[in-house]
Order: sequence, then C-alpha cells, then structure tokens
Amino acid sequence: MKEKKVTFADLAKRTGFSKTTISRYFNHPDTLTEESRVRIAGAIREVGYKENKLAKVLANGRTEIVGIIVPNLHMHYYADLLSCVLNTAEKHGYKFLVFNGENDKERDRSAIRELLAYKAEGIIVISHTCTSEELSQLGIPVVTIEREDRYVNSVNSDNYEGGITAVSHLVSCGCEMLIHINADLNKVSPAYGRIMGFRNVAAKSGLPAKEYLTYLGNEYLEIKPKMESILADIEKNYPGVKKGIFVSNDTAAYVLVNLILKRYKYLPDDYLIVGFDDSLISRESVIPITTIHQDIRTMADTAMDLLVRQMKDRTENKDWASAPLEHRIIKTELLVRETTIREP
Amino acid sequence: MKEKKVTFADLAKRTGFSKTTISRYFNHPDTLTEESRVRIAGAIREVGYKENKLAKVLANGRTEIVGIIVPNLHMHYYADLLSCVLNTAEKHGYKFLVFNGENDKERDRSAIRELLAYKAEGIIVISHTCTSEELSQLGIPVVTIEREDRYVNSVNSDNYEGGITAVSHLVSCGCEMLIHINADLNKVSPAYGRIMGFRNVAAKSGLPAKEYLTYLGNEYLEIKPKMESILADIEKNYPGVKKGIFVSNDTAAYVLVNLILKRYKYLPDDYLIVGFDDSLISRESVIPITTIHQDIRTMADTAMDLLVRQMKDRTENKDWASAPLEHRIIKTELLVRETTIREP
DNA sequence: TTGTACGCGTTATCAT
DNA sequence: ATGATAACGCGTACAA
Repeated sequence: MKEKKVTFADLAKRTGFSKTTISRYFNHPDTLTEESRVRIAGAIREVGYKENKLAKVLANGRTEIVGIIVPNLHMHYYADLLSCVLNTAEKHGYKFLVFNGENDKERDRSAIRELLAYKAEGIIVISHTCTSEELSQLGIPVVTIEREDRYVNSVNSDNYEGGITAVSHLVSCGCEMLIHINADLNKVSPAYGRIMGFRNVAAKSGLPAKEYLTYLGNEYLEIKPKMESILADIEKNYPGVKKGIFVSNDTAAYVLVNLILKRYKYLPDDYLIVGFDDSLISRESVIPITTIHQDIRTMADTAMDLLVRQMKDRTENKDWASAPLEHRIIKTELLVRETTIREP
Repeated sequence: MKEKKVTFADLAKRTGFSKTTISRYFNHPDTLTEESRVRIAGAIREVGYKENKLAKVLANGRTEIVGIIVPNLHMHYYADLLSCVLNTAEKHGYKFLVFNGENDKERDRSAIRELLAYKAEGIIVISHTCTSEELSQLGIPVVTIEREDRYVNSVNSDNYEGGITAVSHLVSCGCEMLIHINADLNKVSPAYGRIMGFRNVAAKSGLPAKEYLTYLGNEYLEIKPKMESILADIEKNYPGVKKGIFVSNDTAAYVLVNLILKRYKYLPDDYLIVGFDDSLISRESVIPITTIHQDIRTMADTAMDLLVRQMKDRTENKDWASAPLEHRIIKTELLVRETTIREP
C-alpha cells in the first residue's frame, strides 16, 4: 500500500510545462494562457494532485496557523469563546492549533513551545498561568482575552461598567441592602472591575453593603457547599431585609437561586439576584436569572482583528512589536429576567 | 525590526560541526561525544535557536498534526469530548488542528481540505455532515465518535445497553407505564440504540408504552416549547398513572423537570424521569436527574488509541487502509439520582 | 507567457 | 563519531 505523492514535478512532466508554471497556475493564474490553464487543470484531476501547504510554508514563510490556549473547556464561557474564535476561520483564513492548558503552567508553556516550533503566526491566550510579560517576549503577536494583560494587546469585557449596571439595577429595584459574592480576586484580573463597580455604587447609594469575597470554585458541586454557608450567614444576619445580591458569575448565581428554591420552593420577595456572563445556565434556571450579558462573539472577533493586524504588520516587516498596546473593552448589557422582577 | 532566524547552518558554523551533527544532537544525542553535546548546547543558548518543525516535516514527512472536526461547542457534550481529546496531547505527542463545523456541510468539507493540505496524519470526526463513506476515501486514518460509522473506525457509547438499563430501572421502580421522548432518529445514528433499548424493555415488561419521537432541538429555549406540548399531552392522557419517562438526553430531561417543577413546585410521585449523557446540567438541576453516564474520557482515549495505531501503521508503510474496521463500544452506567427516587 | 536556478531548514544516505 | 550531499515540495528572482 504505497502512498502516491503527486507534486508539481509530476504535473510539470505530464503537461510539458516547468514547475514554475505549475506554481503560477495556483498563485497567479492570470499570467497563464487560457489554454495552458486548461491543460494543467486537466492534469491535476487526472493524477489527483493534492496541495501541500507545508512545502509552501517553508518556501514563503506564511503558515496561516494561529494558536489558541484555553484554560479548560468544561466552563461554557471558555467553550463559547473558543467556538467564536474558531468561527473567524473563514473570515481571515487562519487555521487554529488548539491547546487545553487545564490551569497547568507547564502545559501552557509547552503549548507555547509547540506553537513557536510550528511557526504559528500569532497566539490567542485565554488561559492565565503565563504572565503577560512572558507572553510579550515570544517574538510573535499575542492577544489575550479576559485576563491579566499589562504587556500585551487584549480584549476584555467592561467589567467595571457591568458591575455598576448590575448594582444600580438592584438599587433601583428598591433593595434595602447590597451584597456582593465573589472570589477574592487579584487587582490585575479584569474581573476585579466587578468588585469595584459594586463598591462604587454601594457607596453612592448609602445603603448598607456586605461583601463575601472568597474562592467559590468553578463547578456547581464545588460551589454549592460554599454558597450554602454564605446563604446561611445571610439568612441569619439579614432576615426580612430586602437584599440585592450581585453574584460574580451565573453559575454561582444559579447555585444560590437553587439553594433558595430548595428551601422556600419559590424565590422570596426579599431576594433580588443578579449574575454575570449571561451563560446558558442563567437562562436555563427554573427562574431565569437577571444577568450582565458579555458579548463573547464581539470579544472573539475583536481579538482576531487585533491579532490579524499585528500578524499582517509582521509579515510586511513593519514594526509591529513596538506599536502602542491596545486594550479593547467590550460593552456589556443588563438582561433583566425573573430574579429581580416578580410577576404580579 | 528584522526577524532573526537561527538555523542549523548557524549552529554548525558557530560550533565547527556540520549541519548533520547538529541534527543528530536533537534526534540521536547518544551518537555524539559528551563534549560535542556540551559545545552544541552552549551554542544553542547563545544564539537563541528555536526549532522549526515545518522544515522537519518537509524532510521526514511526519507532521504530528491530528485534525478534529466538531459539530459545535455550545453543547457541553461536544466541548467535553473535545477537551478530553485535546488532553491526550502529551500522551501521544500530537497537536490538534480544530475546526468547528457548525453543522454546515461546506464548512466540514473545507475543514477536511485544509487538513489534507496541512498533511494532518489523521482526523477525528465528531460532526456528522459527511458520510463515513466519504471519510473512508480521504487516504488518511479517520476515527469517528458517536455518529454514523459504517465505513470507518469509530467509538460509540453503548447506547442500546444504556437504553435497556434506563428503562429497566424505571420498570423496577414500579412504573405503571413507560414513555420515551426522543428525536425521530435515523437508524444509522448510534443514538438510535436508545430507542431500541426502550422498545425492547417496554415489550418485555408488558407495560403500556408511549413514544414521542420528534425533533426537539439542541438548546434549552428551542426544546422548551416542544417539551411543553409533550407534557401537556402526557398530563391530559395519563393523569394519575405512575409514569416512567426516558428522555433522550439530559438537556431535554432537564427542561421536562423544570416544566414540572414550575407547575407543581415539586416533582409529583407519578413522574419518574431518566435522562442520558450525564452532562453537567443533570447534576445542576434543583432535583438532580437520574441519568445514563457516558464515559467521555474513555471514548476520547479510545478514539485516539485507534487513530494512533492506524497512523503508526501508515508511516511504517503497513497496509492500514485495508485492515478490518473496528467499532469500539464504550460501556455506560446508570446514575440513580433524585428524579427516580423520592426522599422519604 | 514560460523556464532556470536557487532558497527555505531539516533529515536521510552514504561515506570517512 | 562526524561530514558531504542529496532530497522534501514549493516560491521567486531573474532570464528568455
């Protein structure tokens, strides 16, 4: 079972042209006679020629490969993001070499090594184990999404504005106190803006505020016990008070709603809840959750646009590396659903 | 801002060795003197050499690239599958070029074209727009996961056995009738086995059985209205009867549970429900859903094992293409949760 | 319009 | 243990 590899040489022999002409047939067809084209086209289908992009790459340097490093794929947020990035394939013509870091610094590093070895033209980094400083020294264009981004181009949601909007909504719903549940985030994390947003509105509102800042986990079963104790604390300390609760993300908000439902069979009037992300789960809840929509599609598109520009500059030998950094902020949007509005 | 490309030639010049020796340093270090190795190693870090896998590929033919084509990534099932496949990267040393078909035949086809052009050594196909016959003629190893697979190697869950188990469980719970909700599947689809499993057990049990076979959709909001009318039909025709309902997948089962909860605020004793997949959502439900666990991890591992074997045979010029087809079946497992067992 | 000759960075095959 | 040389498949000046 021999592998038959048909190359330009074979096509050349078969048509009487030189390899150069065959090459031109693919890259500059307009410089050939109609007749020559037909002859070559015929030969191509007769011998079943298949293009070899790797040989092409070695000759002209453009791999058309972009690397993506994701932290994981069980969180729909990352899966969605990856999906949207992959969908830019036809728009820009890049292929994606994907690596799943699983929050392991060594894996992320090894992914980067491979990408450099395969001469990827650029990398989209969604995982967060490597510092942006490290990323900035790779020698190829990098764009990060929703993570620490001091030294590289990036795209982030408008977390601060989103936090402002979420909490303002709670205030305007007539809440008598404000609560924020979140991880104890690092200030360099874009999501830290959500905490800032909360504090800002809480201060201006003059309402009593309480923050529960502690690591909750990423999965339902991990979050549940922690949320249980937070809920217990709330029930104990603030009974009867109309509470506006801003939860860091929809999964956590969903857990909270479920716990409350489990307890009361319905959502009591003194609980108003807002999540963040607009992930599927927020819609799938028995009581759909009010949340801040992140425009993942636009984030992915913007990231690719940024990356493509840099990659283009690089292949054209422009000074891409010392261009000023760009940190794009993508607008969020409040989606009012049933956890902040009671049906009559 | 010039790009400095350091090659074997530079290392050779710098160390006084030939390119051949440099190559050997990387591929057969044991054939060099300790001293030579040290000298080369030194040169490498001094000039900052970075390997170029593409040149290597052109010379030896092994890209170490495997293609993956997924139908989409909003369904956690596919995202999980992709995640598990990506995680075999270190085990076998392959890199993954990922394409998102989005159920578009043209996109799937174009993905295949690209993979052939990039000389991927094999492809894992999860999307289902291309027939297995088409896939079998690509000239490179292919393994499909949970889809039509007549002409190619494949990995599937034991859908039939899963169906049997699910429905048997309902019977043993004392249900007075059996209901199956599923899409009107094609017989070549592996998931058709779930329907067969239902019919088989239903027939043997002698219980009255009812099938709702109609396309439900893949997303919560798409499924909801359809499930609503099915539930209405059930409530109208089988009130008071203890119903054992086997739903085709967890998302649909989740919708059903939510609709029932919305109506009764609890799950009435005459509703016993079993889903399929063991997707996250089945655990995240207010009432955790009894389901059939699919061992996605093992499916992904098995798929890669199958593919790797074929790819190896091919590079060794063995007759991989005419080896007998293998269709691996992965065991499923019943997970009894709260939708089939009531707490006292 | 078409061809010649060389380069891309590495590996494989003989030699020494 | 190390080297010389020819592939690998294609692109591109430069020539004709």
